[in-house]
Amino acid sequence: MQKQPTIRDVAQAAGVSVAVVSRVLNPGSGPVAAATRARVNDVMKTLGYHPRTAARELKYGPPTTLGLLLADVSNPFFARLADQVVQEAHARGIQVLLMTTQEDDQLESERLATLIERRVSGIIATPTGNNLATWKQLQDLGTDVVFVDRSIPSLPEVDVVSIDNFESARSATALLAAHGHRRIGIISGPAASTTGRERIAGYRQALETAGLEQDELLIRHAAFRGPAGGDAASALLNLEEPPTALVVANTAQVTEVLRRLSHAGIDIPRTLSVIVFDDSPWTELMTPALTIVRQPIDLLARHSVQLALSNTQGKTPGKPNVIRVAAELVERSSVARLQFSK
Amino acid sequence: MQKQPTIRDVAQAAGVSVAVVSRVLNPGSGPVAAATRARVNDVMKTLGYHPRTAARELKYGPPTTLGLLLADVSNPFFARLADQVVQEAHARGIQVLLMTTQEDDQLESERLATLIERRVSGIIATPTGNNLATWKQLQDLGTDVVFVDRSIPSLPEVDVVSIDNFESARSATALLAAHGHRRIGIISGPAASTTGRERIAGYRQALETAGLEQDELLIRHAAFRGPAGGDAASALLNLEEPPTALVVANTAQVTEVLRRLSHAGIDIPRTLSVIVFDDSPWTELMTPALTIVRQPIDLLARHSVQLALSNTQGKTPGKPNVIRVAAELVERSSVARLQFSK
DNA sequence: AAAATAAGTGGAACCGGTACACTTTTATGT
DNA sequence: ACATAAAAGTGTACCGGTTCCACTTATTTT
Repeated sequence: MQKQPTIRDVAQAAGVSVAVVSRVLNPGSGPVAAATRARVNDVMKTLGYHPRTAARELKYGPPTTLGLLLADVSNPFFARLADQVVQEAHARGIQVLLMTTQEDDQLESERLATLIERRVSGIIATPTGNNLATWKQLQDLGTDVVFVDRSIPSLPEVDVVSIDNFESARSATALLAAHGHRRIGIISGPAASTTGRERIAGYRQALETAGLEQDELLIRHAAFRGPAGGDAASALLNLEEPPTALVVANTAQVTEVLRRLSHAGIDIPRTLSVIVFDDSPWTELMTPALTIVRQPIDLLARHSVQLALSNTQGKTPGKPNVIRVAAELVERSSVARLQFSK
Repeated sequence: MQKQPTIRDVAQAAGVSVAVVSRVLNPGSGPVAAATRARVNDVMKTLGYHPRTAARELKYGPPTTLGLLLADVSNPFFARLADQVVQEAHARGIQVLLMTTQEDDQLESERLATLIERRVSGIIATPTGNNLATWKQLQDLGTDVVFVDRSIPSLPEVDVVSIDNFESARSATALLAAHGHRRIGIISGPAASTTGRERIAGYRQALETAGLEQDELLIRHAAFRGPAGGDAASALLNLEEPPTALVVANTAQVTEVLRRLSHAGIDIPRTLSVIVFDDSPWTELMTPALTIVRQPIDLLARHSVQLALSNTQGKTPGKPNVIRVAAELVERSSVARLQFSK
């Protein structure tokens, strides 16, 4: 752990001033003779010199770092999102600081504090729904905040990127109705979340259009974490008049819900038809292959990164910016056509 | 985007010197009267002051950031690893810069450069196998480098954390042999990777112990990315004398291989028994539930973070440090007992 | 009560780059 | 050859914290 060479070491070794070295480092910032440039580059190589980002960032705030604050990267949906965001950011020469909240307000608050201290230029987050003051503060500080997948209703001025939750849930439900299902259950995100509410709304709309009765017992909200998702599934199965079809619209808990169904020995699609909000590769590997709502994660990522860097790039396209991308209903084999319906 | 308050703004507003504010910021660095401390804290709150990490890091290298360089976070194995590493790091007050290589030498090289410029205190990586000079340079610079899951043979002095690949593959293969299988195939990582080679070695050992003939046609190496995994699966199925059992030991491509098997209409376990190296939640949801080798990702993460911060924490426990954690063979339903064997 | 010790505070150098203002060298035009 | 402009290079203040050292003011010791 020897001490690293600085720009002054390089300047001295090359027999020039630090200003010249700096110019070599930042092409276009000033003229340097070709010979000098070559000599300086040589010296940098032999000394193993690398400029320190920290020093650079001190002068101008860093447009070089982005905070990505997700609930939980072990969830495939968020993992894929993280992967895409990182790639998108790298393509723009931006680094990504990854943080996780585990859906915990307190943790979220701490993570936000460190992001503030790092003066990241933008934050892409799946908010827990609290820490309103901090989110506001961030905006005031000029940090570009983008909520992805979910949002917070009481913070309407924050940018949001998500799929069209209403329409996705509506079309999924409509598909089930078209297959003759009359008792269709739905497990969605928490009632406090926009995601959860919008999907339920789409579901209701579809039922209404199909002329089906709405039974509140068939509508379940489940927290993003914990056993709630599984419990909701069990509850639906144990109803006096259980559903013949189920929309699992809580992206964060799809696996958990499916595990319960599987353990309960449910035969899909014979006793229960299923559509899930998740396009993990394994949904196709299951028997039967699951009919899914595919979220275009690449688009979510691209738009998020773009918005999160909008300030940096000068253009602030009339906040708040709400981007809804279309989700795709992929029909596979987990939906049965009911024979004797009506 | 107004300009943010600095430590001098706070000092002035509180009627003290910057030195005092700094002491308030870093408790234990010097005495401050209780009344003064309270006043300074008040001012910081009303001004919305947050110290800048970049400035802080300038004085002393940052023991506050860790680089995590993974092949691909959309792969569940790496995703879970990332999640655990982030949690482990956060528990120590360390931030994680996430980068991905997509198994590309060039990209890896670029990511390493930015990590060097950021002077991260440690790097946890799944190396592509190239960029030897850069890895060496990093070590010389005093950065703690830890290879996780894989390693590079020609860099024996770098720390490694992984499962016991030899023993895991051996026991998986032995299980199949004990069930009467005589033609057991294996798809492992690239021959150039330690992971791939060690798993093959364990496989051979098990065959030898069981007194089974070794057929080189049954041994397939597949690159971590691309169609190679699927192709290897197809090739095995199309053999004149195809295997009755298969060990999928290429963690990075398990899904890809299974997709091929599924598309080929293979009945598991009737026509083909399968054991895979992956403990994603969905392996249990499939029909049949897959018998797997479970990698203790939490342990991998914990040890990696620990080693990656060892220099920072003063203790350099005799490099190189090779930590092998035990993997667990979880028997489920994808292995059939052959009736008329021998 | 004098001397020794501790507590509280302020001034300024420093970390490693960047960029502005400036001087010196080289090239261009007629 | 001479004026003029452009190119190449230098010196140094600055970014926002941390910390050493000097200094003043309480508190304790004998």
